[in-house]
Amino acid sequence: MMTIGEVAAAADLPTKTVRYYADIGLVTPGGRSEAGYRLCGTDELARLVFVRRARSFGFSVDACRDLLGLYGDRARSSRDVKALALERLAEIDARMAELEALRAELARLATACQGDDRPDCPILETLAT
Amino acid sequence: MMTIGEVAAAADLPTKTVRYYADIGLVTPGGRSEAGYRLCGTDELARLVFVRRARSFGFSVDACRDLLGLYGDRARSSRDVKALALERLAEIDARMAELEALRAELARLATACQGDDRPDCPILETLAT
DNA sequence: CGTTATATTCCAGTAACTGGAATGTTGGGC
DNA sequence: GCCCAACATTCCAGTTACTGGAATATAACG
Repeated sequence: MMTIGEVAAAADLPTKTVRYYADIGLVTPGGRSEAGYRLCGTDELARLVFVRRARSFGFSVDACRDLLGLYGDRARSSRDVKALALERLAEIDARMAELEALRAELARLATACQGDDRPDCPILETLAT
Repeated sequence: MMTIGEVAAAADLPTKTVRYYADIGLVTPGGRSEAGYRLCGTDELARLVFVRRARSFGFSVDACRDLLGLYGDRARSSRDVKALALERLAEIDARMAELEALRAELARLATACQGDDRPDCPILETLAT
């Protein structure tokens, strides 16, 4: 059994974050010590690492909840996992397309702007019109 | 002079948002009617439209504040405007690079996953390891 | 035994709104 | 002149995923 600090270090997460994950029920520490300290086992650690990885892929905490459910479900079908991954992929693609369009337009404006001492500026003109 | 609802419609922004922008001092409605209604003029409208456009480029509200300052400054230099635009461009590039890396890895995993009835799933395996 | 490190809970703040409640005002029709 | 709908006001809460800090209790080390 580890204290919250130990399991946090092992999972490479801030202690605060682990406590937060426990608060919202994403992970459920086994129990408490006499003094009320949360006690975590290796399964908690595994779940925390899992969540950290999933978060790094941009999955929302809610999606992580779903993924954790599948992770712990021996009867899961990989179809369900893949569906979540494809959903996330679609989000990424949508966001990238948005950013790409933005980037192109902003780059065009920035190029058109002299960037000197004078006040004339196509960027401001575009925003104002 | 327009009421907040009128100026919001003209600027194509939700009334709530205009009120919010006024609250945080991004725009400053001219005055109040006897009954306490905010009254906005065409300059307020112009600034609201300006902010909506800037926000659509992904500029933060704080950046919008800066841009509005430059917008209203006859002695501005386009250099300062361009600097803000380039800053935003760098943010976009950084975010896109992040998403691109994420996307590649996630696509790889999704492709490797059969997506059938069986529980075996390289996505979960990767997240767990 | 004292000091330090770590644990606890609770409150507040972040970004940029958005929804809703309780209440006051305005404009038009009758 | 009255009524009602549409609009205005303020204030509070919720969103996402934490993070910082305060006040306090416990553990570990020398």
